[in-house]
Amino acid sequence: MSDQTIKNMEEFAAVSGISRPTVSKYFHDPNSVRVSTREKIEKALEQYDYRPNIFAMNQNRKLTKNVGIVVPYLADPFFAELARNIEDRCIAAGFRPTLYSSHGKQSLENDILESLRSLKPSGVLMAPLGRSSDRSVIEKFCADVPTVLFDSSIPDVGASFIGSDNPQFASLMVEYLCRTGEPPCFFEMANPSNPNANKRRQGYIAAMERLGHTPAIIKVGGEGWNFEEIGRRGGKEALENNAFTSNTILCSNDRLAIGLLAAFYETRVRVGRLEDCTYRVAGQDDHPFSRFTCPPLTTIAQDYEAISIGAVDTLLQLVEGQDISRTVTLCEGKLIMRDSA
Amino acid sequence: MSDQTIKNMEEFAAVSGISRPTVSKYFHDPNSVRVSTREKIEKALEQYDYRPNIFAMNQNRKLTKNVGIVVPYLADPFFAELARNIEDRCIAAGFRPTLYSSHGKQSLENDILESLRSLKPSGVLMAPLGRSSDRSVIEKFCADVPTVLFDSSIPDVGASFIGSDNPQFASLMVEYLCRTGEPPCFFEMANPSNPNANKRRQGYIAAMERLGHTPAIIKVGGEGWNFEEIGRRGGKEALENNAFTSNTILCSNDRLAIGLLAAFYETRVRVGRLEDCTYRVAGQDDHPFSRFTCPPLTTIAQDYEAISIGAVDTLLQLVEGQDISRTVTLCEGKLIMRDSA
DNA sequence: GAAAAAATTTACCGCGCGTAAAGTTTTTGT
DNA sequence: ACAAAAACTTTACGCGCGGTAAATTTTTTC
Repeated sequence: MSDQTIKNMEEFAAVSGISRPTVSKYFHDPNSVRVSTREKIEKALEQYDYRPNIFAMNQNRKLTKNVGIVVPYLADPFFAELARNIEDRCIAAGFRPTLYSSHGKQSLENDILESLRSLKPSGVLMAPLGRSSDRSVIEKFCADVPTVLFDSSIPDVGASFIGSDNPQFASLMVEYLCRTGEPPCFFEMANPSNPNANKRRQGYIAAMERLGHTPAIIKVGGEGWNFEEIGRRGGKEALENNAFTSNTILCSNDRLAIGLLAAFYETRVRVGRLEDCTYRVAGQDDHPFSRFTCPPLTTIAQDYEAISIGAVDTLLQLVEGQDISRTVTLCEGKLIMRDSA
Repeated sequence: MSDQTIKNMEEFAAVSGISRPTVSKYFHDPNSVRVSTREKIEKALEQYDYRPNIFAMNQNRKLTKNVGIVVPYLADPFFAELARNIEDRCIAAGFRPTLYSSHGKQSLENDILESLRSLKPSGVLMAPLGRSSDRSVIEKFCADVPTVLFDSSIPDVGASFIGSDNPQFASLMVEYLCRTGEPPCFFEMANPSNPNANKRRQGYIAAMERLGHTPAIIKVGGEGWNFEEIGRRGGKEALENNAFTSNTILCSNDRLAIGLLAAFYETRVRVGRLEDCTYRVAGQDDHPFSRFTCPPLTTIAQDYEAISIGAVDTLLQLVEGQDISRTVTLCEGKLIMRDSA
């Protein structure tokens, strides 16, 4: 490694004995130059440790190698995991992903899109806030930048959508619960911020009716993204008011279920499928922590892999100019049987 | 809003009736121009929706407005929360934070620093992996870019460090536990990836000896960042082998405690400070989920606020050229009494 | 109302790289 | 071995903005 410092591509081209345009071509795609010249460049690269100025590179390029990843709430390990998967795949595909979290706030979501615009990303992968998203802002953004939505759908917005088949989630769980015990009631937030919640409720109702049972829904108040606390408080109230119409409770999502389990524990009500338990509780998502609740939570696993692979693949197709029509992909969930139901 | 599209500052200057250099000045500091011209520019800004090309801006500037935030493992809600705090503060200070997660891997941590270099950030806030960090790489990076380390210290590396007073954490908890019941044994990973673990162990030992008790440490095997599972498996084994020398267990961190609680639940051992409980369990960190464990976890709260404020403030001072000597700030923890101990 | 101070304009160069066109060298195929 | 194709080099220009010095205008000061 020489100590001479290389300022720009011009100088680097000089020391490697290759012309600057060819060097430029090399950095664009190492396989686009002759092997002999590639070797020369790479030999120089080892000696001089030069790398192209990323700002100068992106200045004239219409499509940068940047990719934006936007999730609604990164402090939710579910999104953190998903983001991690997606990030890895983007890097593997030769892109530079940048991760953003809307922190549950519409204003931040809008700001992120604004700032993303100026990064000229070749594409964006976005899980919108949902109910509290500013539809028109997202719509405009998607019109300008190839964007794949995931997790939460916004009808007709984005180049494509990939998420979970939420009605199937609820249906799968209802069938299991009915097969093994009392038909469940449904526990959810009164004003869910996530549109998936509605589809899960509908899936629950449909499955119950199909099996000849009467649906029963317990709604709990509360705003924001602190689902566990909402589930805990709501669960306690529901218990006090005898609001649970069944000994089996299907929660709209795992985080709500985690809170509910805490409420049951507090009130010394035992949960599980054993004989000495008075309630069964099930969740949906297979949240990273649901393995460690007490009892471990029976739930429906989201297909992280399928969603992340699907989202990134779709975006790559878009970026490579394949003008595909808007597709909606829904991934099936898998029943994860643990001790809570 | 006019539909005419503005390509560059030249054109924008034209439509706003101001010369380009003055417009440039405005974008750097709106208060550096006369109010009348500022109004003109802002009026045009509303009409034409122009924003300077960020790549062209950063090309000639040595210090951009970029700030990097690096955490070791974003799927850990503790780091997600911390990152969220720090992000907000950076934005408030007029910077553009970019969030990176090393995902527990040294290679990724190194890659992130590489890629951060080319972003020419004016500063970086970094929580290193710890034991598995490549010290020399981080050291070199810190020599080139103003970097404030947080959470995990690497001795003498970085412009400053801010984290928790880990010995104080353990000490505080030991005192409380001894005051209210049996002196605790200490539950930790055999090869903790985080250097804080060592300081907590030392703090535990010191506090025990100061109070006239004999320290007892239970080490469990396991690699990686899946602490809950390590705690659960290790806890079960320890229970089977009668390894717990006390009915009170202080865990090295909350995630380990969460796993341990799951192990206890599985084996139907009741945990808490009530009479019918056989064990007491305490954690350290006040992990976002520890409020919802069964029973809710007694723990020591990290001072998220103080750490994020301190880290960002220190970095801002550095960036603004104040050549301060390396400082080490340790934030005290607060006892959070819940039901587990 | 003139002098001083401040803000703006004009004019020009530099940054590091992308890219296109035209000419040169090397490789490929028969 | 030779022509065609492919890869490379040279030349030249543009991208959008930063920065500066000198000239000009506007505002402030007394």
